[in-house]
Formats: sequence, structure tokens, C-alpha cells
Amino acid sequence: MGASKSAAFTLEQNELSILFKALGHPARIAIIQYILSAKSCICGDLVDVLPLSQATVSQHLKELKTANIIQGSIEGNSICYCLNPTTLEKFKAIIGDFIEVNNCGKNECC
Amino acid sequence: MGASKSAAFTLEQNELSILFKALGHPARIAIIQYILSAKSCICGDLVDVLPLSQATVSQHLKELKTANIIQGSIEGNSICYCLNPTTLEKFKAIIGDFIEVNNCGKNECC
DNA sequence: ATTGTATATTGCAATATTACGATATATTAA
DNA sequence: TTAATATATCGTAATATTGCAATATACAAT
Repeated sequence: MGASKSAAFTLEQNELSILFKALGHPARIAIIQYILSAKSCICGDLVDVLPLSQATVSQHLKELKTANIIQGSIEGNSICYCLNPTTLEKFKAIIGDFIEVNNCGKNECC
Repeated sequence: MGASKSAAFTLEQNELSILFKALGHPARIAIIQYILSAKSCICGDLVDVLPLSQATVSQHLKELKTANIIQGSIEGNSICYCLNPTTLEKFKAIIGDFIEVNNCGKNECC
């Protein structure tokens, strides 16, 4: 007991929760915000911006990469990160469903 | 060390990550999907639907309640859950920003 | 009052996450 | 080659999450 019973849930439920889980930490939200706001894709200055050590930032980046939320490419000495457009499209579609379904809800209780 | 350094991040970053974190488990996604699909607001049949014990389902419901994603009202003997419209609006607004900002992204690298 | 049904809480074990120092790896510059 | 810079990984400690049996609480019906 203790481990998540992910095998007992659907693929969709697992995929969705992996996406959300990856966004479930303030440092990773900060990273996404930084990437969104940076004119060009950012490199290693994340470490200067975030209140975390280099090792910890690297770990958070890895988690975002594992969830396919960001992708990195080697740019000379450093690495350049940006959002993964495929995942972003998927995310938009999912959220769109969520919002739509709810629009026709009646809130019969609560 | 090990505890999340949430105090080092902005209120917005924390609020957002709390929302996402609450959705970061397949059981909680399943609960949201069930509430969305149920014609009227559901009650205790979640326990029959989910592959988890009553205690565990109750715990997941509590986490969704703590994050203000769902709300429950006593309905005689049982409890009736539905989405919290305020949080849902907030969520929609945030996601809207995310999507918009990205639409004008150029993906200069990667 | 007692019994049955629905939900919540407690206590605990297993596992996962978070954070960082130290170290490894990779590229650039000299 | 050597030194400097950028990023990743390892090892480890602290903390958080997950799941469930057992138990508690709350309401309904008898």
C-alpha cells in the first residue's frame, strides 16, 4: 500500500493526471511562466531567477521534460528550453472539453 | 530539506500549482469526470465506481474540496458533490491566458 | 433507544517528492 | 591539453502522498 494504483485507471485519466501533476509545483509554474514571457527561448538563467539551487532547477526541468511539457535543444554551451507544441495542443483540447461540458451543467445541488 | 519552498514563490504561482496538484492523481481525475458526466450531482456511488476503498475515496474528495475544486452539500443521509463554479471560472481564465500567450509564440528554437 | 447506511477521521506502512551538496559530463575558450 | 562554464546525475535527508483497516460520526428508519 502507498503506491499509486495507476493501473486501475484509464489511460486518459493517467495521462491527464501526469500532465497536471507536472504542473503541481510552484517552481514548475514559475519555469513555465518564465518560458512564456521570455521573448526568445530561455537558457540557463532560470537558475538565477528561481530561489532554488542549480541541481533542484535541473530536476524540475527534467520532470517537465518527462511529462513532455517542455523540450530542450543544445545551443552551444547551454540548453534552450521551450514548450512542446504537441502537448500544448493536447492540453488545450482537454481543457476545452472540460469547460464546454461544464457550460451546460445545471448545478442542481450545492 | 525536502519540504516545498512555497514561501519563496508568488501567491499566483502557489495558487496555480495547488489547483494543478489537486488534479494530479488519476482517481481525482476520475472523480471530476464522473461529476461532469453525471446528470445530477452525484453522491456516494463514487465508491462503487472507483477501484479504491471508501476511506481512500473520501480522502481524495477531501483534497478536491480543500483545493476548492468541488463542494459538497448534505442531502439527507448522503452528500452531494459538484464543481465549485468560482474556482472553475478562475481556472478557465488562467488557462485562457496560457493559451493566448502561446498563440503568439514563435518557437525560435527547439 | 437501536439498527442500518453514508461519510469522515485516525493510525500506520509503503512509496514518492523535494531539495541540495558533491560530483560527473559536455562544450567552449584559451 | 587545460581551465572555465553550463547542465545533469548521484546520494542522501526531510517531508509529503497514497492506500487501507479500523473506528468514529451523522442521519434515517424502525
